Amino acid sequence: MPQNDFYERVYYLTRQIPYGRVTSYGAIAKAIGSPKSARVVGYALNASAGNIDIPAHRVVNRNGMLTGKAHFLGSQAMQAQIEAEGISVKNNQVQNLQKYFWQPPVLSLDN
DNA sequence: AAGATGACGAGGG
DNA sequence: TCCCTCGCCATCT
Repeated sequence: MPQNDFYERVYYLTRQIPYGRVTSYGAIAKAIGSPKSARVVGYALNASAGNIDIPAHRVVNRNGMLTGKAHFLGSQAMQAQIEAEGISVKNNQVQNLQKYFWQPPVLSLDN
């Protein structure tokens, strides 16, 4: 099991994203105490691909682009899921991002 | 053990 | 505004 504390934190926060909202890799990285590890957040989510308990489709990059869509089972799965939650996606990008953006809570160090 | 990778993000030209 | 480069850091090879 490669999951260490870092992965668990990423998964925990990702599960907290409300239905119909999205957040970014960087926001999650910052919330878990490693603001420079946005790339690793993506890496962790990649390792969670196929896990229906983790709404990874609600995590996009800072511009609202669906950079992770290629890692889902279907080539349009990510966009379909987001649109199904009431968010419009145009040209691989979430529209009106700031309206749907969800700011994750900062995790205590001993969580 | 050492170098390469990447679902990012910020800055420079 | 678009494009490229660089820094980042847990993992992977």
